[in-house]
Amino acid sequence: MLDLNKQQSDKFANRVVDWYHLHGRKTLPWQLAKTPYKVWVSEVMLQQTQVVTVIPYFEKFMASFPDIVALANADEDLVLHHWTGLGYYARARNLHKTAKIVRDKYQGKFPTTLEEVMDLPGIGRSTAGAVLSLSLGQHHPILDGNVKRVLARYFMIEGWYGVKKVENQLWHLSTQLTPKNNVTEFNQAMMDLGASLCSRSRFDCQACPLNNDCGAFNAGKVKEFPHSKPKKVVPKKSCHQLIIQHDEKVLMEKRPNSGIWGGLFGFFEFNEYSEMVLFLNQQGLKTELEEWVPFTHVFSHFELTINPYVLNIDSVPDVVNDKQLVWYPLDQSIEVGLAAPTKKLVKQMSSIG
DNA sequence: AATTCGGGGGC
DNA sequence: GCCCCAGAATT
Repeated sequence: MLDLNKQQSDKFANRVVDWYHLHGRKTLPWQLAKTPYKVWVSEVMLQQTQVVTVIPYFEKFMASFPDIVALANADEDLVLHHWTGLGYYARARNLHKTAKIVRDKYQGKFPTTLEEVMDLPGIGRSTAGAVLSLSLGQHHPILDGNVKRVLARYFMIEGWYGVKKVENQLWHLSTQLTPKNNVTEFNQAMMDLGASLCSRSRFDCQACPLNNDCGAFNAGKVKEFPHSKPKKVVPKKSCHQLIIQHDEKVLMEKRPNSGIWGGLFGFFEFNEYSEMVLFLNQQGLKTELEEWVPFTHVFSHFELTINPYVLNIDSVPDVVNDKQLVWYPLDQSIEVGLAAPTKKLVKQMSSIG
């Protein structure tokens, strides 16, 4: 483990904090009238999602759920509705779970110790540290993608940080570098540095306050750090989705919490065509389907080809199903969560009329 | 330690 | 196309 002396870490922190006052971000929606609630929601939205994407979602979320008790009292489907298109839907379900815990166990007040915060669903060490340092100025290190990249370059850390040993090394460095004073500014600055001057491909080392002592810069190897994730072949999968339409509405069922698109509403989905036909027979529905052009939806870890089929029916069927069902109107959105491809199909259905 | 969770944006 | 992004939970 690389140990730093106080002089080294002080110099690092001072340069970063000075830079923050000149160039850091100070007016993002969650930085104005800061509260642990706002910072927490923003941090969760920002897990694996970039700032520009998050901003409109954050604004709408705050308008609907102004405080944590309002969030706790909301219906889960409404919370997922606000997450539609953001991805990683377990984040929304955990957000709702945590809100209920804070309402019931902490009298609606967001807890203020690292242990309590880390114990909440959907909050790990980095997010807990970020919430408490950014909103309350508590002294905790953080280690998100930005901080990892800045440190990996500055100290020329070998190996991919998905490996535990490498991640531990980065935590050790972040812990030593995080100053006693100005923690809020320091942590925000590290993320801002990583998102701007020290981004993955568009870095600007000339403008960087750390370029003097940055290992990768001095070695002319900025592009090589951090080491990238080892490549893997992405598996290809396919499914068949059945769109049952009646009177400008389409039938959807709530998906299980485990697996892809957990808790969202979607069309009936089958692995095989034959399973879909079997289902139609069991439900006493006709099997003359309109076959739509298949399309592929790409995830980070696999590719899914969706084969859509449309069944128009004259009267409402008595579908036997142990899941929660909803008739989704084509001309308006209702308060449930939809995956991106589901939303796309709804749009196509309504445009055809 | 490895895998599973989305979707969008940069290039 | 490829790679990554204010990570955490599960296996």
